[in-house]
Amino acid sequence: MIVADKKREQIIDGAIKRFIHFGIGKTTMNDIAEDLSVSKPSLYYYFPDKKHLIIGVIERVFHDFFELIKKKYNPDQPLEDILFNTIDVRNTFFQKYYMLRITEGIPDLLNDDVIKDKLKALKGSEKEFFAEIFSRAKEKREIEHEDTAHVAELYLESLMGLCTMCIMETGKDLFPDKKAFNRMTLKQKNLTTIFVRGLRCAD
Amino acid sequence: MIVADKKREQIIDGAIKRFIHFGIGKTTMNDIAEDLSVSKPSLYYYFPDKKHLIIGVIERVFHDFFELIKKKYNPDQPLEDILFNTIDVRNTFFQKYYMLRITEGIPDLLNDDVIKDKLKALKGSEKEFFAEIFSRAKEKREIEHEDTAHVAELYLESLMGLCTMCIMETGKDLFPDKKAFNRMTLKQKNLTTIFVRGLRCAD
DNA sequence: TTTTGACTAAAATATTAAAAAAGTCAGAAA
DNA sequence: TTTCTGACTTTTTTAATATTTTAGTCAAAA
Repeated sequence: MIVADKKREQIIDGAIKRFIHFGIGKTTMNDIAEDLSVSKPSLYYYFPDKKHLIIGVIERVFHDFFELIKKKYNPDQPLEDILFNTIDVRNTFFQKYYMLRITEGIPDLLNDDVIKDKLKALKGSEKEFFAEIFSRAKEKREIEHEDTAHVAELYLESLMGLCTMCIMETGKDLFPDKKAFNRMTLKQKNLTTIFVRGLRCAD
Repeated sequence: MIVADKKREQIIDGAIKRFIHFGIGKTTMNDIAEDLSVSKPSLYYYFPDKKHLIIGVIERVFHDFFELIKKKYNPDQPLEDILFNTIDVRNTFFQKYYMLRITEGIPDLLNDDVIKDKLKALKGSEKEFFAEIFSRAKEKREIEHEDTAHVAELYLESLMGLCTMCIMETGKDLFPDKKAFNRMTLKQKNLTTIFVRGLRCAD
């Protein structure tokens, strides 16, 4: 049982390596099998199909992301510092796993209901995490705003929006270079500063 | 001279009608010519090629946009009201000309340098307009923040980011429905409220 | 229970032919 | 001289097809 899970994780490891290097679309099940020196049917013993292997990869990346983001979270810090840290973790992951770009990969991978639901759920988890950050800041009287869940969603979406704008500026499928990447991070932090300040004043 | 310009504008009118209805990609020069009951070479008398006709359309849409946005601008209003108005105008235009979607239309229309520069310049004009709004609010002591140009850029990009998030949520090429559209507008306004409040407090 | 070689079915890719659209030009109309 | 057109050429898209690649299966071995 534990051995089986271990093997499963190894396959996911191998898949991630290939995906990062060549993208999901240009990675075949054979590629992954060869990298791991096993046969293709072995892969299909652990995953019903390629889609579920991709889901496994997504789950893994997000799991690691949440792990790190929670590890770095210290409720005693000022809200702005907490959010700055989170932005850094977010963007580190974004940079590391940019090549995964679920958007492209396979023709309509993003249109698949199972994957859409998965991503939605994970995005929901992130929202919840941010809602907790804002809630605690409210308890500490750092901010004054009723609906922390709503504020968290707005904030997170604004961050993601700035990220998307950066990608579009760079040109869809090119990797944003160091400079553009840093510019984006700076914008996110500048927005954070103003945003947090805006939450401090009472309604 | 004036007559020639008039004809040019008529061609742009016709092109816009077609573009809105069928999209840029599925509109041919013949379609536009037929609509106007003229021959195709007539079009080429006023525009060197299709690209420049498209540029004419873009210039026209943005011209009308700036016209209206400036008309509605009343510096005596509170900053938040001004921004709310601008959001409404922005989104009305977005909705009206959504079908233009330069992004798709022709294979790599957005990769064309001339069009990219044009859009960049127009985006720059919008930035300047927002910078002026923030500058005047600063003069009126409504906000306290040094670099109004920088703040304007950050604000505008955040708005556009939220818009892009909405489009991606809806599913790339479907038209965002009334509900999603209103949700987006609301998010933009909520962000505006917090943003403006954040600018009020001193650094 | 886990793994594999040899297989089939489905999908992506390359090739080519046909159609449609962009763009040109000599000359007519205003 | 300026504006416009019918008839044309060239370039791009699209459609059809053959070819290759890849996903996924299965009986049997480890």
